[in-house]
Amino acid sequence: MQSIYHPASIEQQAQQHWDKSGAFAATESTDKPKYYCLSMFPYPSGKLHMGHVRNYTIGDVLARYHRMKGFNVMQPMGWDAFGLPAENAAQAHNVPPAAWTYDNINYMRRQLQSLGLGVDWAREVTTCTPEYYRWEQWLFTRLFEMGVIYKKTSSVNWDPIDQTVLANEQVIDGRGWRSGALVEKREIPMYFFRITQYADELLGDLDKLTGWPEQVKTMQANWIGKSFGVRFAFPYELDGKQEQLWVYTTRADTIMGVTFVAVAAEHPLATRAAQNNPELTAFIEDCKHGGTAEADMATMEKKGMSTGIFVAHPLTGEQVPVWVGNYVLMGYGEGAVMAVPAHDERDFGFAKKYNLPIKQSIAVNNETFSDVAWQEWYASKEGVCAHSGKFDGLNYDQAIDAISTDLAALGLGEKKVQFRLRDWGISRQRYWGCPIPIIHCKTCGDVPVPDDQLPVVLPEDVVPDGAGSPLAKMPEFYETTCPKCGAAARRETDTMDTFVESSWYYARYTSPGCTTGLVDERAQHWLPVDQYIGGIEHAILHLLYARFFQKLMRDVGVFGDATQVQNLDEPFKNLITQGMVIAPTFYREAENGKKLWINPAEVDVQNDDKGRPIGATLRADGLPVVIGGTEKMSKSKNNGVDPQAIIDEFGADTARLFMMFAAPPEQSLEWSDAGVEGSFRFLKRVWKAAHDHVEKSPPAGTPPFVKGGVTGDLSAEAKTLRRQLHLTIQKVDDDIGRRKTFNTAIAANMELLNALAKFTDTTPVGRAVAQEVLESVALMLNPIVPHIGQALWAALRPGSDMLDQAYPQADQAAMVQDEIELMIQVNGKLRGSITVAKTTDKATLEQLALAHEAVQKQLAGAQPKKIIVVPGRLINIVA
RNA sequence: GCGAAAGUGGCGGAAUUGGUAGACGCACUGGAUUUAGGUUCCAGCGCCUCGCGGCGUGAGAGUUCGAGUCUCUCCUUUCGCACCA
Repeated sequence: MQSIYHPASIEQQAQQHWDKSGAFAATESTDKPKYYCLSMFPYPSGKLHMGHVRNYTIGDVLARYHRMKGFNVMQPMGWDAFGLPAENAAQAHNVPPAAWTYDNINYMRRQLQSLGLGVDWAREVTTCTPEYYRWEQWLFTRLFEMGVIYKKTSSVNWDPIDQTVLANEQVIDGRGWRSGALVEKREIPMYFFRITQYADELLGDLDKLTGWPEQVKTMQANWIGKSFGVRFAFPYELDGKQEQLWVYTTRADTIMGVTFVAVAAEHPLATRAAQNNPELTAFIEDCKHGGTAEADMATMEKKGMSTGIFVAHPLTGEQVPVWVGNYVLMGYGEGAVMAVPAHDERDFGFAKKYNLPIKQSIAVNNETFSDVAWQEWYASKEGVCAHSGKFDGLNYDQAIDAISTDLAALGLGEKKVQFRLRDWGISRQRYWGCPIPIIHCKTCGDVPVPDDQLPVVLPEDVVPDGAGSPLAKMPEFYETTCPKCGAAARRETDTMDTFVESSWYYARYTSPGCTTGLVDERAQHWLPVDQYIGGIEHAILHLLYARFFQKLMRDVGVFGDATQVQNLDEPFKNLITQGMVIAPTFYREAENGKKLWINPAEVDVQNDDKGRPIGATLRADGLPVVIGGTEKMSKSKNNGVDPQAIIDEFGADTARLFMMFAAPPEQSLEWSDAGVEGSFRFLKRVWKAAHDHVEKSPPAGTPPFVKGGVTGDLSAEAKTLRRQLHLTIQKVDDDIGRRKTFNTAIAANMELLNALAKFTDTTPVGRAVAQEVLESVALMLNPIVPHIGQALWAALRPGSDMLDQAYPQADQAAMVQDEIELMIQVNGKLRGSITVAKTTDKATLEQLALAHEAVQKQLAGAQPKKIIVVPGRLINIVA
């Protein structure tokens, strides 16, 4: 065994060994329980970032741990390869998105492999290949025929200068990011997934996800947003015709306080009212400015204008004015809301601003509404109806019942369940995406592309110019014939939202190479995913869409018949949402006041003699730089640390160890160069401990391990070490397997190694205990640092392969102890401790505690009021 | 604005079921070895105090024999908000 830890050669050897032995090729064997471990696949942006390293290390630790626990493990990897950045890169470098993407994939695959992941690369999927998206198009046509996909118009961000649709990300402060033009909302036809049809199931099935973090389930439930309310109409007469203006509310109990109705700028009534009203036309035009993002809508200044139209209150017949409000969303509910300024804070502000009347219709404790300042109770559901005629005195539920009954009798409304969730628009006017498999025929309408014409292949040698979709300018792509009538027809040139590809890739991994369907019978072996790992930023959209797709695929029947998977409702049994990787920022201010961000790798930080940072300098010139905040690694703050540099300098094991040690998976992880060195130091110490042990093996040439394990009488020291060893095995098993707190698992191994370093028993039995400790440390750390694990095992057990080893088992007999230490408290404050036999009875414990010197001092002769004995922990004396 | 989290030494974090606050690591200090620097090893290290002791988990209240942990109010930070992935 080499005396120095050389990660480069150890890691290369280990990876070659794994490759050659095909250790991570997953087969559908049934002699072991299966474990499908899935990490969210990367977007091939160019090179690996720390978030990837963290994500895939967590996955690999769990995969390798379960392998050692006797599971048949499948861990795949692939590429979420369609997307906007490829189009931006294409424009910047004049290279087709396809070429850019494939280059990135090839580079990043090598990077991933250098991390030593136990991945079955034979299952790799790349979403931009026709082999993959063919089945997405196939599924699309089935869903289209089922009516789950439909067409309607929807609002997009339109850049009037570049003449193109912008993503929300491309709208900065209401302007296009390249042109700087004020962005407008524009209505265009799009295809939608009818996800609202599955809203109830998506909500209800959250209860089945016992292995998901509560916070994620809560966020999804709130996103779906099931509400119980009333949909009702305000009748009115316009141009001699009887019309109805429909609204939806969850506060029908306040209906008697309605003083106006607000409609969205896109509402037909607004359009109608603006016909002879230039001022209103201008206002509606003004409402079109700004992006479509909900956060923007919610934080912008609430503005409105009267339409001059009045509608009748459905219960009182009173005339109520209709206003256009820029805060009313056309896409949610009816695109119109009843306004009750007395009992809704937003309506209150609006009414005060525009001098609209405010009418109290709810009272809590008979209090009277005052319009001076907003009070919490105004919006309370705890109150009862007041100033509301026949409804006075009714509570929330009673009022809703009574009011909805009256509305129903008039034919003007009913109770209605509503969801906040909106249907999922998937049409994108972009090039680098999966073509939507629809042909537009003048006679037959929208016709799905038949199976024998799939896939609709996306041409790959195209460089987009940023002005509209290139496909719409390529007759060779869009000119086609109708599959139904054979007449000349036009192929759809929009592509799909890239969220679609990532909504079903987990299923495709089960059936690599399958050409007969989206998946084959192998899906039945592997699904559902046992453990899914990915960033918390995907807590809502991606995870909701993937859950939705599982239900769609189930209903289309892609999993075949007569299997348990046929009725599988949920794709991911257990979920870990990992936190972000953050790093310190450094900058210098340029003369124009702009901040020049400096990468942490180029900076030295100085500390005072207490360890507090007092300044930082740029290594290149030795001059000071400003220390900024600690923020998410990003290009804009130039605080990204390249994982490759860490792997090159310290090895993949150090990178993996640091990532797992610095924080538990769900928390954000702060990058620290010094911390990386600490992790490297630990691996060096493990290596040295094993080396010293093996090389001291007497006599020369005999195997270092002791056949038959630990036998015979142990010294007190050996007994203590062995006890700690087995407590550690138990703890680490629980930490990795149940709690998934890899940081504490590593800390426990560090403590164990520290104890071994102090161990002095050199007798054969003592040596056997030391061997047991070292072997166990190698096994326990192996999922986290598998390269060094492989090498350590080879040194400790010559001729044996780490790949074949099971996880160590804790020996309960080694954990028993006769004496325990109990803490002594007086009034809950720690005053001392006593060491007693484990079997000591309560009365004796109380006596011993009272006799304790510190207790005597605290009591000062007084009698204790009460003594609380917590077995095995403490004795608290209440004075 | 709405939804979800988080806040503990100089720093990252630990404390798993209401029961020893600060495990483990980093930084820092002192010492040994080596000495060109580094590496390695030993010891110390929450704050105040000479000491006894007191204080201490974002702030403020509450429940309890006992609260980092439970309840309420507030503050700050982070993530998501439907066309970034």
